[in-house]
Amino acid sequence: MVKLMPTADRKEREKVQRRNAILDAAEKLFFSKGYDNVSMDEIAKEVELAKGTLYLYFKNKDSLFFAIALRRARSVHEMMVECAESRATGREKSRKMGECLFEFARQNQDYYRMACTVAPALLRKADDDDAKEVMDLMVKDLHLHCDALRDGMEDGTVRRDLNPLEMAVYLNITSMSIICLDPAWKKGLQEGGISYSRFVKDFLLFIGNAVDKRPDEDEANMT
Amino acid sequence: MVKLMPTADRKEREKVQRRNAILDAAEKLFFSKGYDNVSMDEIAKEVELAKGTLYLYFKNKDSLFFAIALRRARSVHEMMVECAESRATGREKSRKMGECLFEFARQNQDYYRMACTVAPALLRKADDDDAKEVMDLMVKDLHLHCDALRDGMEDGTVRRDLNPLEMAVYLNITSMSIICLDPAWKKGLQEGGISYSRFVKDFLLFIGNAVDKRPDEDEANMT
Amino acid sequence: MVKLMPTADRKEREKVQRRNAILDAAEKLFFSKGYDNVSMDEIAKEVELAKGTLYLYFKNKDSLFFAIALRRARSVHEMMVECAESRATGREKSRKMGECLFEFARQNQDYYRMACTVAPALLRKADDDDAKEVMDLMVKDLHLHCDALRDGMEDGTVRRDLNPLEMAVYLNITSMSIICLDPAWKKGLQEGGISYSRFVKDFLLFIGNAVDKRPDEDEANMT
Amino acid sequence: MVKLMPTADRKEREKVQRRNAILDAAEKLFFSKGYDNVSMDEIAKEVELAKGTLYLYFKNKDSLFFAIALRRARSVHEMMVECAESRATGREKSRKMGECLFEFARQNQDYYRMACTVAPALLRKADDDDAKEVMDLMVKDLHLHCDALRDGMEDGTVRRDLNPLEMAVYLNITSMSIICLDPAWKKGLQEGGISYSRFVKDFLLFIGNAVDKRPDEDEANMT
DNA sequence: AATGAATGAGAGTTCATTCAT
DNA sequence: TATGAATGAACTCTCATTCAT
Repeated sequence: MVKLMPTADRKEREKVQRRNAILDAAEKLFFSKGYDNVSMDEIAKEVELAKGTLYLYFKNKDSLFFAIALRRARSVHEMMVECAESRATGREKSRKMGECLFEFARQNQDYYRMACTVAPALLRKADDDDAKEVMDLMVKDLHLHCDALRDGMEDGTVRRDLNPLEMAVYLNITSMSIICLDPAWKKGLQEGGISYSRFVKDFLLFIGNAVDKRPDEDEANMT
Repeated sequence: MVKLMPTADRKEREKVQRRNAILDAAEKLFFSKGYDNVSMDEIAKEVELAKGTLYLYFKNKDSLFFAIALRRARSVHEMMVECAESRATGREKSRKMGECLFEFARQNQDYYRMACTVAPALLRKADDDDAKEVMDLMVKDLHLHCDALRDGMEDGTVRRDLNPLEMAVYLNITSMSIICLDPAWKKGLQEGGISYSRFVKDFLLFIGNAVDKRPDEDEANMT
Repeated sequence: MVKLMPTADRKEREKVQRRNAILDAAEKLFFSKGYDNVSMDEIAKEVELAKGTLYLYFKNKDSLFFAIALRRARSVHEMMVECAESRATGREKSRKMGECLFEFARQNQDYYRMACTVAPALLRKADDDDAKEVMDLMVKDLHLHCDALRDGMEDGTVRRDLNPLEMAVYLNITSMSIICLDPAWKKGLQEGGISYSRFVKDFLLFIGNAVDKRPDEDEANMT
Repeated sequence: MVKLMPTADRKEREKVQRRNAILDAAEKLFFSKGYDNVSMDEIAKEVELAKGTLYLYFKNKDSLFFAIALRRARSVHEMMVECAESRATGREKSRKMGECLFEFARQNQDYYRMACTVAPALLRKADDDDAKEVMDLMVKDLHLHCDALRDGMEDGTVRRDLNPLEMAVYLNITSMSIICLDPAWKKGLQEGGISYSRFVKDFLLFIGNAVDKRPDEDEANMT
């Protein structure tokens, strides 16, 4: 016999599929309408399951949210690990990480828009295992980025006057802020005739200068 | 008689005071619990007024929020105007603006935390005069910053390879992102032994490089 | 001195005028929107008085309604008395009463529409002097009509096989029912190409037959 | 197995029963206190269900009302169809319709009292399927009555000087008006020693004359 | 006499969660 | 496992009425 308990296996697989279907539906709705404006009823209708069924898979609405966040965080983490393992200068690794993160955020804009707005409020009260894991993964990602920058400082491709951990945070948060662009700024750009895609592209140029080692840099100022 | 209708004056003053008391109470609660998690009942209890009274001063919960936002936006705008009118190089004016904005945000952290998360959702549906004024003020602030950067480009204190409007947006949003720091990053910094205040101070160093004109800058690349 | 206390007089006059202004405003609003859908606030705004002032003139919203009803009932009563005092056959007097009532209702359609719908509900709980007087006047009107019909029976112009009091009620209520025409019937008539004014005119023809003494009437059947 | 899915059947039945229980409770309360004076809370208490449960069966308070009206309108319509299909002269069919309608209204007095007062106001704003069906049924009933009268005109049992559609409306509304008898008239009758049941019986005598073809009728006046 | 700010009970409605089937 | 009817607390908002000025 190749498989032990094939029936149990199939059931297990189905369960995972169902769980993912719920996450997909919830994601879609949360993204487009915002966490507070989506009801469990709507999610149930979207997955074509009964409302009660959702509670077999998730303790409550909050933990459904964290499960979504966890799925995303894992994807990001995989990418970050890949960047970290590439053979390149520290600066290159950091740049790749920034671009990855940024690209991912761009392709998951709705998610980030929601995550930025809901996560902090929920995390405050969160006593949820998934929530904790999300945080752990993010902290790990941060350290990967930090390590890359430290490498860059050593190989001379990254400025040395700032603490690499701080820089990692700066880079992460500024990348993110492009995504959740305030409507007011959006309007301002529009009136100035600047498209969002150009705005995004130029951002890498802008922020790049904040990381690069400058030829004239005073090496005495290191932290 | 020195004053005409001193009674009416006093009443008017009291009304304004009451209105502000409501705004204060609502602010405090919104900040600590998030817009959606605060009920009008709670706000009423906090100001020690009846719930119905709130509706004498504000059409509904949304417009109460916008009134809070407007109060803040006006403060910021005053500061921005002051920075814009100062005699200094463009780079200096921009730096001042960043610092002002930043300092204000630091002193109003809770507000920004909430504003970042709620405002976009509300503004989407907003048909509110205050909401419009908030947006207008922000757009005006953006242009002030943009003008400062343009000045800097002319006087040689600001890099010329980026559009000043874009740069103004970059600076505004990255400054803000420091405030609404994701709990995960906060944790990462803490574990790395970096205090928030140091993190904040160093940020100006970090972002500064993204603005300064570099000695080696290729002047041909202008936008 | 011709007048005693002329100032008091003027004040009294003003008070009555103010009271009537309130009644006018309330009437207008009640008519167009229905009793329950009009707030004291709206009425106050309409008369350009403060809300509290209304309570100086009327104990509460209910009694404001009854005061309106009383004003109307008095007008009707005057007309009824006039009809009763005219020199004519009983049939003629009854017809005049019907026409008066009807014409009045037509000119005060909105009032009747509302009166029909609200009065019963309010009267049920009413412990109001005005409400009582309204009822008394209506009962008096009923007796005037009844007397006219009795005259008609004696002078041979009205059928004798029905109790005059009953007939008086029949005539009063059927006249009224034309006014508060159910939307469904209105639609039916419209689809049949019959205008409301024609419908109204023909009604007198219709109901007339129910009152007239018929040439073949069996006189033995009297009540 | 005789039935497919007997459980589903039973559930379906129970759902219908519950729905009807809600309608019964709401009817009872609306009738005795008037639509605007009954809260959803009270209705819930009356059926011994939670308030929220009502909203599983009815979209909102208005549509609960219309569902009540529809139930009634369907009963009436069935009776009207039966009358229309009976073999009899036009006059007889019309009389039967009047009596049926009247008897029904008598047995459902409270309903009619409420329907008369609330329906018009609600129907004005109604965007409700049930509301539409109620109206349609009433219009159908009207045409049945109209057809009966037209038959009567042809077979010589109904006066010919009035349009049959108008007459149908007259008969419907005057029948109804007996039901929603104004408290004032009730009092008047009572004081005159006339019982309500006698009043009702005599009404058919009264209104009959308005329909019958009279021996002396001028046939030239037809519409 | 007139004001209008303040009240607070109560309205209709929504929704996360539970539980019998 | 899956259901979906039922719950009931919580929500935003309204409004007749009161009362200090």
